[in-house]
Amino acid sequence: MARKITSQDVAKLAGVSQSAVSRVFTKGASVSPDMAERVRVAADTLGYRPNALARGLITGRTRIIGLVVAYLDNPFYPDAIEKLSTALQKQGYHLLIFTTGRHGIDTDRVISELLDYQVDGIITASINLSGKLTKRCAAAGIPVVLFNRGIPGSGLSAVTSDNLAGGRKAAEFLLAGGHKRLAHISGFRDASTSQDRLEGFRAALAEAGHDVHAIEDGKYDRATACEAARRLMDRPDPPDAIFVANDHMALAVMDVLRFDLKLDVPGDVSILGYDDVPMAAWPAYDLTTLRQPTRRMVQATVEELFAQLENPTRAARRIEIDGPLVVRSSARIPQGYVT
Amino acid sequence: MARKITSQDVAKLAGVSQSAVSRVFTKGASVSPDMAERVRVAADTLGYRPNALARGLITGRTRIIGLVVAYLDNPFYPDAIEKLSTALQKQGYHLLIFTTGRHGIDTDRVISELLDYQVDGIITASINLSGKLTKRCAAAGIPVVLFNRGIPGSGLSAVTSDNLAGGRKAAEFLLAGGHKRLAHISGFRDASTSQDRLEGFRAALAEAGHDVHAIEDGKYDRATACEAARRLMDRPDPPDAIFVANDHMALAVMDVLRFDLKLDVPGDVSILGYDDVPMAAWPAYDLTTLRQPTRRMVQATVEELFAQLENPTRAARRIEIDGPLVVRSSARIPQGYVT
DNA sequence: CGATGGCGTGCATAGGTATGCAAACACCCG
DNA sequence: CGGGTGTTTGCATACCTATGCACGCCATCG
Repeated sequence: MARKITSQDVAKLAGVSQSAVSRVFTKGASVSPDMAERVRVAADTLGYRPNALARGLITGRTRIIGLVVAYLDNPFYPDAIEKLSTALQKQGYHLLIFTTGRHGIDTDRVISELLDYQVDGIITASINLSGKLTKRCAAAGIPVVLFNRGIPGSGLSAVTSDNLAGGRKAAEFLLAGGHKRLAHISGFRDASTSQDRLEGFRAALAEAGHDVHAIEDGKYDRATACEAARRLMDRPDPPDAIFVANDHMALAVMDVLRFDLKLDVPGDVSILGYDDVPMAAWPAYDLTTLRQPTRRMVQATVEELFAQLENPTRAARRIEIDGPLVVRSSARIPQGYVT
Repeated sequence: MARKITSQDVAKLAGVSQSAVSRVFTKGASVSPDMAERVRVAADTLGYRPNALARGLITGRTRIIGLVVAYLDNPFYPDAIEKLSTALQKQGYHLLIFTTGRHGIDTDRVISELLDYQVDGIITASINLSGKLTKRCAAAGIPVVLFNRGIPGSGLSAVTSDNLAGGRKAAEFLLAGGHKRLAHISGFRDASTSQDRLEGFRAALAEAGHDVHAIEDGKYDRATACEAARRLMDRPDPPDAIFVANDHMALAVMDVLRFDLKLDVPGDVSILGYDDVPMAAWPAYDLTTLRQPTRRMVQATVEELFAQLENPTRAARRIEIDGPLVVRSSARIPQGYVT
């Protein structure tokens, strides 16, 4: 294993000073074309590349963004992460990734480790942050953007879809379809996404003089959602439509209804999901769902993060991106319905 | 934004030298209990944590592992990444993640950037590495482990399932089921996983006096696999069984057969997948498939990586982990078949 | 032709930590 | 009481790069 090649080595070979080498690799620095050329040649023959650590130590910018995510079994997240990573790479930034597991017990420890690496910013997905952590990040001047979760009163920027509107659209579509007993399977009780989707759903039902027929806790988990579905259908007055807080659970619910309880979807029960993950479009499910516009959400997240990097005093923003109802065949289509 | 807190600040407050502070946070260093206590207190009141960058600059160890992955739409990878991340975090390592996109054109650039960050090691998933890059990593003394792909002759360690054996098992199971025209939809032509699965399949067929009835290129891509399936069934002599190179494509093929061509699976055609992703177990598909034991593969990958870190001169290993055939209902079950 | 300004370059230092070395100290045994 | 052994501690330096400062050079302008 050869010794590491440093800017000193390049400088010696090119017959210039170390600063010169540094300047050639720092865009915006003043260098004569002549010297730039010589340094480039020397660097190439030695295979030199600037040490990002040393650079980060001095500039205070690592070009690393910390990403904290609880779990990846909901395909919405891998999709978002891939887009996020691509968008950041395009700007010369990279993702240091941390998983907390479903329980998210040690989120604080995880973020501490993230801070150790002097990340320039943090993106969290499906994660609740403690107030203490929030303060630590603020004290360190590190911007935080919450992806697909808001924490009211935290003073943190958050990017979500318009969950309230989504919940409303769900209710309106199901009501228009003539359903009478509209149930809901929620996500995490303490997740803003889940709360807002339910709240919008409830509000629209209330305006039409309805109540939410029944609510079960699905915890954004497949197995839990399956049980929730069974409990709902076990009732003396089972629902004729279920709005499920995300697609990942909705697909599970469809499986239970069809294969376990031998029910017809949407003949016996209509199912509505949330996210529009790729699988929702697969013909085996053909799930009617509310689209979360991943691309635009990712773009907004990145933009917000960079905006905060440039202007640390910038006020936190709550960005809600509206997504359409994607009508497929898992929920009864109202007569005369037009997109 | 408060100035960063350094070991100097802690030293001053505790009335000791900076080296003392460093030693308290470096395990294995000799410190008196008395001093350790005073430093700890001072550090806590100031909220000090060692700067991982500076530490990495000096020790030459960043505790960062670079992960390069092409795409995340195949759910096998998110699953593996989550396990990988958890396993590494347990050892105090973290993942810097890079995506190359399906075309993987600029893999070289991506790995260069990875090296800039002085990562301690690199894991690649579903990626082919150029020989030039391999040499660069070797020269920098950075161990590389290929996950779910081997590159013969590259001198790199690789962890895969036993793809040859898997291919054989697929053939044997389908032959035992009485199938006569056994087709294959492959992954990437230049991916060892795809080649080996086909090779094992072909070999077992040959031993039974059969040929592979037809081969189509699926490129590990859903849309491409759908077209491949249609082409296969368009033939004058369509296959009565298809071994698909991974589950992600196999599910697509099942969708095409059932919903597009109105065929029965396995009544008209048997389908066999590879991976055993979570969705393969969902009742809507209930896919018979060859399991890749993710947990053990991840464990082996991490162990191999650490082994190389400790002993840089260690020879590269090719680790193949055998996985069982998981029999479900997408392929005809041979009479009298017992697990 | 002298003054002014802008550009290109090197020197020296900073950024935060780990560690070899030597000094200080304690302790034990003969 | 002296020498040897072992443990703590501080000093100084190294890791690698970016950048403020000063200097020299050339061009430009009045």
